[in-house]
Amino acid sequence: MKLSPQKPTTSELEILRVLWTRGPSTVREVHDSLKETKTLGYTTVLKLLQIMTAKGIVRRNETERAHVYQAGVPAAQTKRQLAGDMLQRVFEGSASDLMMHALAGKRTSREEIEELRRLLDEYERNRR
Amino acid sequence: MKLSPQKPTTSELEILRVLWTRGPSTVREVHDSLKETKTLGYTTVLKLLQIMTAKGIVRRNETERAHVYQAGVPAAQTKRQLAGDMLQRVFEGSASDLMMHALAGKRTSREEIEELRRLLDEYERNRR
DNA sequence: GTTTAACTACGAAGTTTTTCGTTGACACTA
DNA sequence: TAGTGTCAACGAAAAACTTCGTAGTTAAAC
Repeated sequence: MKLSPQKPTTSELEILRVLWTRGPSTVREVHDSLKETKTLGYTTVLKLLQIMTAKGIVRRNETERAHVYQAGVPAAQTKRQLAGDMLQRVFEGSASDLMMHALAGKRTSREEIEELRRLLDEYERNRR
Repeated sequence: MKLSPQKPTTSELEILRVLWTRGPSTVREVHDSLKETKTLGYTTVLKLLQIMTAKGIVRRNETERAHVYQAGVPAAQTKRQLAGDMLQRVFEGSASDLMMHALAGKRTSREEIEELRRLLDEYERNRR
């Protein structure tokens, strides 16, 4: 039986996001990418990736001198986990409650609302 | 200028949830309530409430021997904050992405979907 | 061939969060 | 009034997370 994957921490998530969008990357690449938005030492990123490797949430290819890391969990799975976790912990499982508060915090375009409607239609179609 | 309220930690949130549903409560009451779902020492709960008081996220009435605590932040505000934060951090601001992954994790009743639709209608009405 | 640059590994310090034991005050009760 | 139970305060340990410096290796450049 496989353990349910643990939630990534905040900084681990930041790194995962880079790996998800960039694909397999070296420490340097991840670091450069993160540098856009925040200041973080190179070895800090390295250490994080090492920890994440130990935890199994990223995989490492060591054939090159600069090791190449890639996400070991699909983005969708992690997102599902995080959203589901918050759904339970904060909104007692009520999706409408979640959506209400998520929308309350930002202005949402007509297009986004349409998209949400489409999502519901589709979800309902597949549900039965 | 008022500081933006900081995010409650995981355990602080658990306590807030008790206070939101029970209303003003003593440490004992909060502890009993939490005991339903998890094991946590009495003094642990006390300490947490003291810390939260210091942070200003709960308020304390000391007139009785057993101090009475109440949430210092409205549930809606905290929920908005948490949902908004995750929306940005995990879903790059896409509400439909958030909703999709939240729904993916659980079976959702027809009623809930209807409720979600109502919510969208209402949101759109108020938006313009 | 020596210097310089790019890397990994490792340890450890710093921070934040969680948890609880101990102490002393107070109040109820036998 | 001695004993028992409830309570807040406090300190501090434990755990989880974040950050980085240093050392040592390999490769490239001079």
